[in-house]
Amino acid sequence: MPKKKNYHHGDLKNALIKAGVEILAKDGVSGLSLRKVALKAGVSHTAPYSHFADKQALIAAISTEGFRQLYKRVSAVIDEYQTKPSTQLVEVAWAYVQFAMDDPDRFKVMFSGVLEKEKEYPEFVAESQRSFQLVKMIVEANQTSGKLRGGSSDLAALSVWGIIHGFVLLLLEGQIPHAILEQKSLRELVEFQLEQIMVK
Amino acid sequence: MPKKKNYHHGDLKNALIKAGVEILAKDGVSGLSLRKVALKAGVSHTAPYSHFADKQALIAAISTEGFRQLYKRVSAVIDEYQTKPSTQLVEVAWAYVQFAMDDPDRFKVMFSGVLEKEKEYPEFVAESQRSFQLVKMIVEANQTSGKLRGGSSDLAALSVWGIIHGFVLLLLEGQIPHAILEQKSLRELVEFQLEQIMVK
DNA sequence: ACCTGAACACCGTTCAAGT
DNA sequence: ACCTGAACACCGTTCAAGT
Repeated sequence: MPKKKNYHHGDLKNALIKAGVEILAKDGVSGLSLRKVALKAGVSHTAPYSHFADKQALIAAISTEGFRQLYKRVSAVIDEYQTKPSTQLVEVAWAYVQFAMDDPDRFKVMFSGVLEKEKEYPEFVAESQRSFQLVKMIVEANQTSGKLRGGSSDLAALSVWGIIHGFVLLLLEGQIPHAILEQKSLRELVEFQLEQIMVK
Repeated sequence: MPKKKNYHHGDLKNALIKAGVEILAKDGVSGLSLRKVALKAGVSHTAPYSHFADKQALIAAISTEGFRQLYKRVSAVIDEYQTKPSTQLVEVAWAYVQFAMDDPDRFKVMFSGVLEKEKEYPEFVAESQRSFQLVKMIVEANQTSGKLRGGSSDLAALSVWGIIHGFVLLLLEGQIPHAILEQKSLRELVEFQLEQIMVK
């Protein structure tokens, strides 16, 4: 069955998500249109409405898929460095920075309010919370080993995430002073950020 | 001179910025269109092009104006709490959180990559750096008094900013767990975030 | 159930023209 | 110098219709 004429895929839904990710990487957030996505997937510009309620729903799906990949990546890092919690923390932070830099516009979609009413997309909420749980686990391990201060692990995880996320934001927007970037490698900067919050 | 017929303002440029801020507050980032801004200012939809190269340039102007106000607000707080660097830090962080909550969509425009090539808007760059210098000053005072660890004040300021900004992002997107918000006030949460990074 | 094509309202931007 | 109105290409979304 090489050509079904026009009806196209068995799985248009995922094909649309994939097309969206590609357009995002090429044309950026402002270049992502439903019509371009449909064209890239080889269907009419109204076909996406058979699978997504609107553009926001497609964006939610792209973000959700992004969180799934981030989860996988962070999980792998955690498994790889099981011996030392503090090493896990550094490596996970580093993986996060790399994830952001691999595909800055997808990262922006996931974290910067391009998706407008995330509460209405339970899958997105579930997947992002799942990733946060991973951070929380590592933070708890570091609290136990004395490398991070005690107290609510939710809040402590928030601090750790914030310190790295803030760094990534400035990095992606090119707002880290040149002088700093010439002095230290990205990896060293990430480590410095974490040192600020870790117990000596 | 009550009515100049159609030519309207003496200062359309600022009227457009003001209209933009109002639409942003009412309709959000996705509701901000150049045509609506023009309509609100009482001019034709092409009039803005006499003052701004394109939509991005208007957004840059709105953001720049936002940074000016943030600078003013933070300056006032610094003046008010001149006695103790650690108090200054807490109060400035608190002012930042309040600034974000006063007008979430303007905050989003300022910090979340809605403005796409900020490098091309020197006024924006200058004004945002000016605000960062303020943070740096307070951080240096806290390093001197031993409340923050030593090392590059640029990087330390980045850590402090990141920890608060990350918190604000989750707050604005409603991603802070209910359980946490019921237990502690926003103010207490901000203080907790800073305690994570300050020397006991 | 899944997809198409016409249609509608709205958008950013350009351009020739008016004062 | 500042503004208008017509025009263009592009967009999200709806709907009746086709398979």
